[in-house]
Amino acid sequence: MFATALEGLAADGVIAVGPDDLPGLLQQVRESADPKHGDYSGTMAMGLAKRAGRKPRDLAAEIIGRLEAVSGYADLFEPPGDPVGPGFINVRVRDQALAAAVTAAVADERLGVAAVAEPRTVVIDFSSPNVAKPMHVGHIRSTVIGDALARILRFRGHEVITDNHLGDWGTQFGMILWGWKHCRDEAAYAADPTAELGRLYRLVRKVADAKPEELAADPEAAALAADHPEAGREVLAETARLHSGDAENRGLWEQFMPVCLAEIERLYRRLDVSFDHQLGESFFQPMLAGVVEDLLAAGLAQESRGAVGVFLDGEEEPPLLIRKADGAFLYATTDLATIQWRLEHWRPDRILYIVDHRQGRHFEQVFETARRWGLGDVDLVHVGFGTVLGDDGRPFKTRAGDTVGLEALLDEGVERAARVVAEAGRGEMDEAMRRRVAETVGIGAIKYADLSQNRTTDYVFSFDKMLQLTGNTAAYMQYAVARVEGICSKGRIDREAVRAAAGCVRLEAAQERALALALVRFAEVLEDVEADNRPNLLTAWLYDLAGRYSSFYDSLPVLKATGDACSSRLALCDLTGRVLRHGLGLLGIGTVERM
RNA sequence: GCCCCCGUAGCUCAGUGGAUAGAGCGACGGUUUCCUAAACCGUAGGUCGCAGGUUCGAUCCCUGCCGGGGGUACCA
Repeated sequence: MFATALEGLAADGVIAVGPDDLPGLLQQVRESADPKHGDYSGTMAMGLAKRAGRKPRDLAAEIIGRLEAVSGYADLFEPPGDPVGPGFINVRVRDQALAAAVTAAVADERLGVAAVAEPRTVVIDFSSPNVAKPMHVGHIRSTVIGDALARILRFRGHEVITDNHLGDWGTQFGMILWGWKHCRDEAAYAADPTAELGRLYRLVRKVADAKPEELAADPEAAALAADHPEAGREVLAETARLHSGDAENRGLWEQFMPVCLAEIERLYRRLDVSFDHQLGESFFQPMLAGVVEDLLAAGLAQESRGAVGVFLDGEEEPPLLIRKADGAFLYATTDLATIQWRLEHWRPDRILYIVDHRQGRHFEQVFETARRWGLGDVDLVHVGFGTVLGDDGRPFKTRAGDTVGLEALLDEGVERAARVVAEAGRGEMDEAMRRRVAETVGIGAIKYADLSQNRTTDYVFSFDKMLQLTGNTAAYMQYAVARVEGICSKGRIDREAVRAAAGCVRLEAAQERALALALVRFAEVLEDVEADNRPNLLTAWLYDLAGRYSSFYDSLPVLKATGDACSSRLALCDLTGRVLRHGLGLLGIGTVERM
């Protein structure tokens, strides 16, 4: 909030240059790298001096002089000193102003975060697993990032519509259908249908792909492949029969769908992820022929080599194919129909697609086609993310060729957390509490490990790193929250009374001041997250905030402080706990009272 | 071939046109009569792939090169 104020002040006539230059120059207010340089630094004098033909330090001195004279400046900031170095303008927030900001946030249910002035309707398309496949670690990124962005944008005041665009109509069903007809285990299906369908999928995929190294590792698949050399083609035929309305396959699809959905629902519940809609590919199936007809009629699409495609960059560049030579529709066709449907029914200002960056080109083409098609004025954004890699630098797979199941990952995370709970000697916790802590901490660690990465870069998957519970992990923030709760319960503190008395906030120790400076940045961090759709900016700030709290906690007593210091520090604890809890909540990560 | 992304500490990764490039893990050393040690404090460790260019200032922007990954007409 202080950076914004400073920019505002500078805009009020401090910098006398051409108005075109102002926005760029105002960006040049930043947090100081080192506390000894004050809280915020202005770097505009250096760049400006060149153009004005003056010495940077002289110009900086002049800016400082004018800044002080602007009304409102003195309420928020200490008088700036002389320019430093080549012409830095270093500014320090007045302790009183900082304390007042903390006081205001303590009293505010929204913790000092105002809702946006112009709310938008934003559709977020994320997770989108193929329902016939078991979910694996590769699914976690889209699911977790999309969920976090949805929560953050909602909190910022936007109208958010989440939609899980399920893959419920593709080749994977052909595999299950083929498997069902050739090698089903009725007893296993009766006992645990999802497990049996999962087994069929994994088995048939190997048979259909017929990769020698995979078959070598799986005798059952190898035997089937030997008996059915045409399995790959037959799988596609099963898919085609489903699409053409074949009664048997359609019936099986209707039988399998609830089973598949129940499977992924269980994972979503455990991850605490929910959707407003789950309109899968099958939902848009009836519209696809119309999409192709429209695009042909509009002259955007044309036939080529028997297929129909939209040629966006001339005949030489690969087109966006919307109908195959055999008449089947494609991924792109469904995506176009989906955009059309969403615009008509939801009228969004923005649609975010949380999808692996390898599909960047696909989305470029789909978006460009949608624009030329005249679907409407909407921001279509591919929020791409990097691939999860294995130790070998290739997309993640275990040695056997399978990826690690998402459920197994969650189980392992919870189990490791349970072990730490036991080791930590939390003897006073009952069994139910221990389980709840383990679940919250274990799942939180996994989500945080993903969210704290820059989403655009690939990352190497590591069980140990993902399930780590010390250092820069969710547990670190959860632990800080538990410490706040510990203070309040041990001291029998009435939180409401603390908030009512928060006018007494005093920031005397360096640790208190550092904590307060981080606390008042919540709003701008969320703004930055939205601007680039980057949740890792929020994790980085939360980690910084929790770190400042840990230093504060270790060096300054709260309950044993006397008089004003006690109530002031209680207010800081209360706000820190709430901000951390809420911030983690925006990431879809829970907290516990004790751990 | 063309297009996109990446190359930062032993490992995994942040980061930014600005003042001594950061964190975690790992290593080494310290902290518990005191509100939770899942913590805190400290030490060691870097020619930010290489070479040019733009700039008052480049790890960041531009060009070239080297290395890795991905995409590239009928999968999603």
